[in-house]
Amino acid sequence: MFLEFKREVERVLRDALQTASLNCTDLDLDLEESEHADLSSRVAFSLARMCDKPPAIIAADIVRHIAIPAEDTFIADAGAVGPYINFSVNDSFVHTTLEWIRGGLKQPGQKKGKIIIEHTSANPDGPLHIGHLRNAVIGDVLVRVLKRAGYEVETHYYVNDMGRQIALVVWGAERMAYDETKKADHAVAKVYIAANRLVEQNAEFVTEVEELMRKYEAGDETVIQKYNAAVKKCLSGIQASLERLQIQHDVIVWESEFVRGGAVEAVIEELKQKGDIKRDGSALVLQLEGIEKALVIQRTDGTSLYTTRDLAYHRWKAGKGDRVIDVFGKDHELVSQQLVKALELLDVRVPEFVIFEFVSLPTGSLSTRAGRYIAADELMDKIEERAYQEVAKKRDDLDERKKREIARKVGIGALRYDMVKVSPDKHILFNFDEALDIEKKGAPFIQYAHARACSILHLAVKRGYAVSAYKAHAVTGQSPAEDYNATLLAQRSERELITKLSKLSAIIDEASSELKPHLIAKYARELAESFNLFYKDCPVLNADEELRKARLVLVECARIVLSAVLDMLGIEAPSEM
RNA sequence: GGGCCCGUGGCUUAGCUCGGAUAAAGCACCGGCCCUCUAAGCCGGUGAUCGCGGGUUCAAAUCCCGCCGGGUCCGCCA
Repeated sequence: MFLEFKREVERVLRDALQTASLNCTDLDLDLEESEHADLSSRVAFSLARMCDKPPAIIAADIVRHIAIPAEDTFIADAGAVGPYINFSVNDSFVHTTLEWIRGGLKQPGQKKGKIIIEHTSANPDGPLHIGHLRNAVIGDVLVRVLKRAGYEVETHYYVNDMGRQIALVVWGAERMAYDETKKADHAVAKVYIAANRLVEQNAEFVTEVEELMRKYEAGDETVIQKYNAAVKKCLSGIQASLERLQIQHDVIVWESEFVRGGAVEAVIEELKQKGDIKRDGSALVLQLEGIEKALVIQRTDGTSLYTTRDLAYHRWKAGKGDRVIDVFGKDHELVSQQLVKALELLDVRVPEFVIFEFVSLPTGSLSTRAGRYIAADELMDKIEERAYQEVAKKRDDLDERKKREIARKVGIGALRYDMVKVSPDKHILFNFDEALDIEKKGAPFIQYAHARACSILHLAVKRGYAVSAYKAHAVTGQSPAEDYNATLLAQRSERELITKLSKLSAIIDEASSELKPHLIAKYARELAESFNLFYKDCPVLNADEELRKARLVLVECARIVLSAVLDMLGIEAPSEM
């Protein structure tokens, strides 16, 4: 709803400039949200230069020419403060905002098309570690945000089921048994790590592994089956972890299909015709425009490479959606640029990339191969346990099952929030103690605000107050319109909460168009803060009847929006904590 | 060596795309608030040469140039 207010301010301001004979084509109105007003314009600064007059004089002049419509408006008033022109919202804005929320947060506008987004795509050589976790959470939050923004979204997990690391797992599994006491992906990692050590120490083993790779590409059925078994074993473990994190993929894409189906060969043939290809021995090297480093698209032994297979995958998926998004680690940045250039040669829609910086440990960067990582499973176990201790301390009135459930929601939520709250291009140095410190977390703060809102609504129903809207919502998911006077919501903390609520769709727009999931995390925190201020300032259940009605509507709206933002963050919203 | 990213109170960050009103939060530290709907909360306080140096501008955390520190990548791994 805030966007509607903003659009109206733009219109009114433009009209004022026109009547004041100050209008310039394409003049930026410089509208910004600030602590001083709901919306303020700095347009007087840019006009000052052109008119050679002080900005404050110009601002005052513009304000004199502002005509706020008599009805059907969201603007309460406009005034100049020095060089700034400040606008504030009116009661109609408050009422419309609340009704929009109660009506189910319908995003205006039409369907926006289909997006194919690939994220996580961890190699099936071990469990997800905290680096993959960042990828997965950033990707999953984007998926949820894009869906809210009105896109149809299809998520892909691109499985590298034929790389050298799988060959190593297969080779290792023939020499040692999987540890069946371990979760599948952890058992695979154990074999993978051990295999790496052996191969590093013995050159003979290297040729054995290479032999496996050759047989695989040649289509040796026995070898292929061994590969598949290893990959599926590992993937089952990874998927169990993802499920625990509330993350789902719509499609699992097998890299090998592009080799077997001939798509990789087709790509190579086409690049030979359209690209600047050189031979280096029997290997094929593609020189790309604007990129210093050439791209090898075929090995000396004729087998395919990851990047070529990725090209085939991207060509295939470009046809499935209107936008293609890849969530990649920073180490893939050069690859992503090469991908774009090569896809342009092939005349294929290029993907958009969300590149995130690395998560490292105090002991150095993460490496599955070296066994230097912290598994997501381990982290989840520990943080849930820590959350349980907190719940037990605070709520010994609850039964065991309930305490465990809250601990799970709080623990996993805290973990996800931590991963997404920081801008993707910030490097993260992982600290176990900090990661587990539930009291310092952002997610429980937001969940707590939601639980408080639920608590008020629950008690209201219990006391028989007229909160049919809440009851109806719980049963049918729809709120009936109800008599309440939004004008009564005039306290500062009430107004601030409502303004914050009204900005939901603006935040969704920004986060989805700029692919910045951390904006949702920030908004969620601010919203919870606004709600807490309201909670402290404004008694709901003990207020006079009319005020109570209005405040109950506000609480209900806050609950709906808090629940929506938590959902976008993939964090469950407990009704009590 | 070259490309890309990061450098904001003791710690973790937001703000930088699009320059403007006292640089915004959390944690930590100090002090206060449970006889009103859950104190996982609220209020107040201490604490910042916005890495350094130039430049552009009426105005720079934000734009430009240089430097320093950290990360990452740099043809047959993925």
